[in-house]
Amino acid sequence: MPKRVDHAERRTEIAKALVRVAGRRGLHAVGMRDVAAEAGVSLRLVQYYFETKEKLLLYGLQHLAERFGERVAARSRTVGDNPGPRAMIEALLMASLPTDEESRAFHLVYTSYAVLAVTDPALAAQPFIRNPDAAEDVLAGLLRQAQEADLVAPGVDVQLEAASLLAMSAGLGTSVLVNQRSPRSAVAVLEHHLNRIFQGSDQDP
Amino acid sequence: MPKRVDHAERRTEIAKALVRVAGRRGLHAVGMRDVAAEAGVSLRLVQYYFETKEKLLLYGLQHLAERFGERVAARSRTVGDNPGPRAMIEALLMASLPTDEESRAFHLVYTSYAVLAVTDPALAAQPFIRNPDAAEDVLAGLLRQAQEADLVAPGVDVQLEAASLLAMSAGLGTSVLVNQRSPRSAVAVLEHHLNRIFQGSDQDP
DNA sequence: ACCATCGTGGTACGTTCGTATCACGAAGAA
DNA sequence: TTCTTCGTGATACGAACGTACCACGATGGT
Repeated sequence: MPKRVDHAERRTEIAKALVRVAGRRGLHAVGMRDVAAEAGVSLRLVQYYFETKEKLLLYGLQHLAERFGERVAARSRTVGDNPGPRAMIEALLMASLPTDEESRAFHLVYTSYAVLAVTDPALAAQPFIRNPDAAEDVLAGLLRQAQEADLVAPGVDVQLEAASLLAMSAGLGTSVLVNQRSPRSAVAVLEHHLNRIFQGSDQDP
Repeated sequence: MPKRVDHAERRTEIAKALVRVAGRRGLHAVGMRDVAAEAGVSLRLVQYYFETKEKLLLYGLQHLAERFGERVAARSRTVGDNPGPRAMIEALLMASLPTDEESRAFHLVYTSYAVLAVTDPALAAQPFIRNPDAAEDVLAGLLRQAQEADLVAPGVDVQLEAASLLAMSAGLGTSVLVNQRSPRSAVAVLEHHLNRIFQGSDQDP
């Protein structure tokens, strides 16, 4: 039975198990045995594909970042074929809000990694630090695009507004995560600022 | 030597040690023995004053919230005797940004607690969930006060702007914490939005 | 057909953690 | 004084963790 196995696929499956159990019980409470059980494999196998726990965590973070990218892309595709910049921005921001159970787990694990990264140099060096910067540039690009289409006033500082929206989204996301704020009200706050930036363009039916 | 001892004082000192070491190495890496060593007492004493680790964490969170209140109060007092609402709001927002080493530790530990609270019911029930709500009301009150003094346009939704500023502050704080954004630029973003809300009033020398 | 290697299981080891137990000196109450 | 309670130390215990070790069946190369 034990043929040659695709390592990458196996590693991904285990990483997915890691994210699942971390989303359920918190990353701090996850051990290798838990990951093994969740993935339905033996402890030895987790050791085999990731020699050490640190490597497992690192790979888990990578996997999480990838999944986030896919999530945003999927949400973007939902808004239609030729969405305006605003619809695209909305999709991007809403995708990073912990609305359903999956994205809640997502936010939780991501925040856990962020906390770990403050004290763990190996994690701090990961691209997870570079990704949000890229997101800010993308958002700023969309805003500039909207500006050139006269949807946004020329005086608006797009880079700064992009940073603001992202920071707000992150802050609101955390509030939603700890059940301090409802997803609905978080969306309302973001919509308000989009309305402000896209002055003159109104859209809530 | 062993006279009667003020329990509250002792507990506070131990809680301070907990926060210190958690700020240095991350809350996840803190054990009772570390706290004992940091406080300069024996492990037994930590056990004696807090029977269980959970109680220690709970008390630590309380202590942290209190210190945050004092921190904000102190920062408010700095702005002078009769500060305008804007100066007060600035003090409040800047106080919750991780600028110096102390407030960095502060943010880190606070965020760690937030992550734990998602999966730990005992922590989730703590006032730490209620505090930010109060902060939002205070901020909204200050904005309304400014509105009545004609420093803020009448059309502004103060509650919503308060929520926005707080969310932004939290999000920016995290960015600063993971060295993804400089404190200076975080301050700039906040200042921008204060300038927007306090339209017409300018103040940076 | 043989052998090296791969995938896998089981299990043991050393450490660390939170907690519990035993012991004892000092101080206030009687 | 005598005794009870308080504060403190040292140490032990059981569990859980990450990791290492050993064994073995299956497979592919030669």
